[in-house]
Amino acid sequence: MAHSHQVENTSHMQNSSDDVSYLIDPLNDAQRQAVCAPPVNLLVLAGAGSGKTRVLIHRIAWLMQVERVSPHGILAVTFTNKAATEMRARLHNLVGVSGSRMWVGTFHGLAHKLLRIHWQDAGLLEGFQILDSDDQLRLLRNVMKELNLDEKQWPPKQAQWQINQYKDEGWRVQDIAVNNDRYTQVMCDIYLNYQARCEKSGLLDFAELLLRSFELLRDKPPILTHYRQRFAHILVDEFQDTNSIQYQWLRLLAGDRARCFAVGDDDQAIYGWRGAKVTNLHNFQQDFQDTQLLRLEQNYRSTATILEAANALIQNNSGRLGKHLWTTGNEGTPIGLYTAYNEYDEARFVVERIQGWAADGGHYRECAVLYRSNAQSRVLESELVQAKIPYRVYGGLRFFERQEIKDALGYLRLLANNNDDSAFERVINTPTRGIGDRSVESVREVARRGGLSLWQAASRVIVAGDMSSRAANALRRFLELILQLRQQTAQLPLHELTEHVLEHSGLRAFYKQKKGEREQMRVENLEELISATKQYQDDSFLLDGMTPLQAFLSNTALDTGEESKEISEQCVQLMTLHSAKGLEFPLVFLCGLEEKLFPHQMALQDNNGLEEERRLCYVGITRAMRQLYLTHAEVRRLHGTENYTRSSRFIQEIPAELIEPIRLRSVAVSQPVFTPPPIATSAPSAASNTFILGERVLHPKFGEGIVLAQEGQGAAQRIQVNFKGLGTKWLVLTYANLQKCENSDK
DNA sequence: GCGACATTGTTTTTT
DNA sequence: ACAATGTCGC
Repeated sequence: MAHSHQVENTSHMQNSSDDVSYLIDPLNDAQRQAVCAPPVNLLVLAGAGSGKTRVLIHRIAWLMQVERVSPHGILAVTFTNKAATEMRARLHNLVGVSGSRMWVGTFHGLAHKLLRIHWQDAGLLEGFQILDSDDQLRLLRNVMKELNLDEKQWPPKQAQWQINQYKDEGWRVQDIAVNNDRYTQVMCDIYLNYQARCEKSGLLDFAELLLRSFELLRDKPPILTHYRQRFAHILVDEFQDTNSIQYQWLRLLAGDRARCFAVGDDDQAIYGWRGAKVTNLHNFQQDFQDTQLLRLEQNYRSTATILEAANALIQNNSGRLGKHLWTTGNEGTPIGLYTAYNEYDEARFVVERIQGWAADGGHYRECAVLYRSNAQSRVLESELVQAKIPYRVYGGLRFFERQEIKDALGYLRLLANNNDDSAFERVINTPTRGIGDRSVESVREVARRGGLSLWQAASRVIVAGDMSSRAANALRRFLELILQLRQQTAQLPLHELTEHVLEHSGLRAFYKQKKGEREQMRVENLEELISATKQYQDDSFLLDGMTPLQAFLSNTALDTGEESKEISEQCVQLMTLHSAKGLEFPLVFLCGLEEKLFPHQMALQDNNGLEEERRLCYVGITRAMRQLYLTHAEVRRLHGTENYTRSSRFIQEIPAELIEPIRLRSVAVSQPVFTPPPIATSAPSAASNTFILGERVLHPKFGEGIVLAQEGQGAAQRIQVNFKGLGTKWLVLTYANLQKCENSDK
């Protein structure tokens, strides 16, 4: 995390509690103002590297030690488990164990906690479980199939996005204005049916956790009153990332009694695309009475050069609360700008500089290579491999999202709750046991008609006997297997239970018998799952009468499990700009600074998108402590075709005097043999019919669009255009009657 | 139920 | 280009 290098001063821990110098001495003026502020609502605009987490921690300690607030009365909210864990750990370091009664967690984790405690008031089943987005999509697919919706016309992914969007806004079906709009009608229909399925099976998706706990507080005044009286202080990290429902939840919980301490940075708001509302931060001062606004602008991370670049860049955005990062540190070295011929050349440059860094005594782990999209890691990786430099790519499949792990969890979930349809579907024929689609489909049909869970429907189908005896037998054996597993494991501790289930469900054998490295890996992961359950033996941290199994399942859904991974070893760190937020590295490369890649094509349509890209760039720049390199390639292969690129506008937005262009090495690297885009020679009309990729065009019917690709020659020449609001279409050029757009960006 | 071929759509990610 | 689905035949 950002400040893990700053070791909290714990030497004063044993001091009499009225000596709080250890709390305030390590702080600068602005930080101290925030930490020691009287109990009012406070919005702390914390720039990158300004000690935001430290302020948050010290504020909590201050509240406890000076304001004499009981930990019981404090609620601290973060977005990620990583941040919550770090906060707990640092708090522990600073003030000892007294934080155990404090509520510290993610929005989802805290909402979950509320719902476990008040499951009856929230109208939930006692053993409810959490659906991850994979499960959610699966369930939605089924619901949509029942509604006879064509997957082509109504992509389940989109329905998932839309329903989550509704929930993130705090809307139930009755809150949605349908207005005779077919799309909205269908979405509401799906929402309604999907929700009914979830209720019946005792399943909550992520957005539902937030919405449900919001509704719980809203609709049960005694409960709301209780928590309002309890939580006198609410502290929120990364406030710019809150979405509507999270904000509503906070406001409801705070009422007008609690004091809210919000820390955030509107310049680092990079999650607008998933529903985060920077306006929450902008409106904070109006919505929370007498808010005091503080700025943390002194930066302890980067050189003055890097900060100046960041400041200059972000000034191109509008509607900022405004902030100017500064440092008392060195000017540092200029920002290196390398113009590569292509992406391989770019990667070679990065590798070369990393080798140089290592040769000067630097560590690989101090180097980070950041990029806009995951696809870019490929080339970088191959060059790193060639250079025999160890690296680690962040992001990618998380432990609990792996197929084999989800299979195993499916069995465990079914043991915990027969009516968990999502789990039932997952494991009914994994490993294959002769229950094919036809059988499952008829079970679904019975479930749907009778308003039953799949488990109940399956039992009924077997009894009814209107299924081939072979299929019915297989089905019965499956139900018996689950019942048997439950019986056999009832008294076992969780890790033995898991072991037993893996063995007797046949899941382990299923993966073991397959040959291949992937399958080998899967078996190992299954073993790792068992060891992950081991810490659930003691019931010390079990919540409100949950069984260890239930607790474990909830936890796996809410915690990605990737955090435990040993931190970074001796590896170069490869990651997207998004995953780099909150981290820092002595040496940083920002790669692929090209128009349409960064800023990304998809974000170029509107100004909001562009400003978010700029903030992303700002985040990238401010990750660097000592040395920053920007790179871009003149030619880049993207989606299979080579493209001539234009350098990113963000490069131009950084003052030239901070940048040192790096000359092409004199060594004969495959020098650009500039081959101009081929001009079609066959058709005489080709010249006027040639469109440049990325060019704006006008179609008489479809309106304005952007050229994505071309193929074919002469009469067969086709062109792919992305039309505003209509998506992409292939057009035969001779019929399309396309015009070049007036204010084309070329 | 599984392997071979075709089709498709390609930002970013947490919970 | 490439991976991740979907479809078909056995």
